[in-house]
Amino acid sequence: MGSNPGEGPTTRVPLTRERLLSGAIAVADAGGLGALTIRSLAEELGVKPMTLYHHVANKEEILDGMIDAVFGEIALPPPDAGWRSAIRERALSARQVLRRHPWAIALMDSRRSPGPATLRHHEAVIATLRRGGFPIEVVGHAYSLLDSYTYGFAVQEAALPMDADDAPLMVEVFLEQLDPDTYPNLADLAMEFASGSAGEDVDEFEVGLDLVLDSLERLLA
Amino acid sequence: MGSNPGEGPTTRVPLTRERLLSGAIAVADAGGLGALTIRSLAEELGVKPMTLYHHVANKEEILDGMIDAVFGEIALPPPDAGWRSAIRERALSARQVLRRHPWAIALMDSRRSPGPATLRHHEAVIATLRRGGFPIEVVGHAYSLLDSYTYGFAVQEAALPMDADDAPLMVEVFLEQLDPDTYPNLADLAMEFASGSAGEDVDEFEVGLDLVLDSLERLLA
DNA sequence: ACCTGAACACCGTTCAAGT
DNA sequence: ACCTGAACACCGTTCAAGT
Repeated sequence: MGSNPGEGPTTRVPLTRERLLSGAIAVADAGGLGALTIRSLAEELGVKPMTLYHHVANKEEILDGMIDAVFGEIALPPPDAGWRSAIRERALSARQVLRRHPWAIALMDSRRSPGPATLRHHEAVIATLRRGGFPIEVVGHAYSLLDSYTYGFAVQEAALPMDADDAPLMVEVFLEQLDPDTYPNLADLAMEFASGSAGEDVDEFEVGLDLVLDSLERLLA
Repeated sequence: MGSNPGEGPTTRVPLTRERLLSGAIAVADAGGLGALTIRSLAEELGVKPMTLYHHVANKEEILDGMIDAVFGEIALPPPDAGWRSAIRERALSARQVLRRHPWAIALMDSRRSPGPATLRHHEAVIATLRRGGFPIEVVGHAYSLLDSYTYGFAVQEAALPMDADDAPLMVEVFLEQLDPDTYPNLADLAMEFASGSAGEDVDEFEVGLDLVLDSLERLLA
């Protein structure tokens, strides 16, 4: 005990706040937020549960850190592009990141203290919009619309099966359980999805995003 | 013990699934999802924890039931109105309901089996859009955009302080902690909110909603 | 039929120690 | 400085009983 038998010096790597957070994200990615406990995280990190409390005050602080790390993964709007393509790229990145970490959405509405990566991100987006010509009074409306759409899309996407490959199968199962007499329109829409998704080349997120961007562009004129 | 001393026959009311669910919603409304445990719910209902398992299989089933009850609270689009005002009213209702039950958003992305109220609701919205002239291929895009915006707005609203009255104070506290040299644009936007919110008469949700509805209207033409 | 007490395997967290 | 064992007050859930 304590003599580290048969293991390389890799286990000597001291625990840091950063390693703790990326471990927590890995656990949540793999098994959802419910799988993330102090005990499971300690196991993942090869350490005893109580050790974690030397790097964070409590579990809340871990959740705050995870959210800030997720924001850090979202690509900042490229500063050299026009506002529309810069904002578009940033929204696509946000959507990909939220798809990778679906647990983050449920966390977002309970976290109240934004971390440095979150602030840096907001700063960059606001700067992009202003550079694009949006007056400060309009920037708030534009950002609210953009992020509401992005987060809301992620919420709905997280409620569906992970892989897009499974989608046709899911729709079929759904259709079988659905009574087309009580829900005729719902059944029609599901059928449309089932038949259309074969040759589906457009991403649903981009369809709505481009409508939102159109709205913003019209706000500028 | 067991002789029900000094209490009226009100305690005789038998527990039903419905009473169980509205009790669960009351507990979550008051203290958040974290306050809802089998034990706290039993206490709220004046019953012992194990009694609940005679009406639901497990806690998951309670959460599913709560979500369906929340959907049931959202007003269906009035059938006699034009599609735009009908959809607008329904979106406003959804937003109010989600504001009343902020915990519902975090639940939505994990629930996978829609209840009857949820299905009935979707059916009515889809019917309204089709009656308004949207081709079936477009209804999916329209509904996705509408609900993404609505849910996402609710997510962001839930991350803020409950009362709109506290908002100016919050912004001020936020501004004090924010370094205006590293986050100049963020600071500007916060200042704009602080000064503008005094004479603020428009609801931010409606600003974005009307832009979304404009987009949909243009899709029809 | 409807309710329950006691018990099980879990949680997050504290405290007093170990190196 | 960094880590930990044992304990505390909680969780959801099972099981075998009580009326």
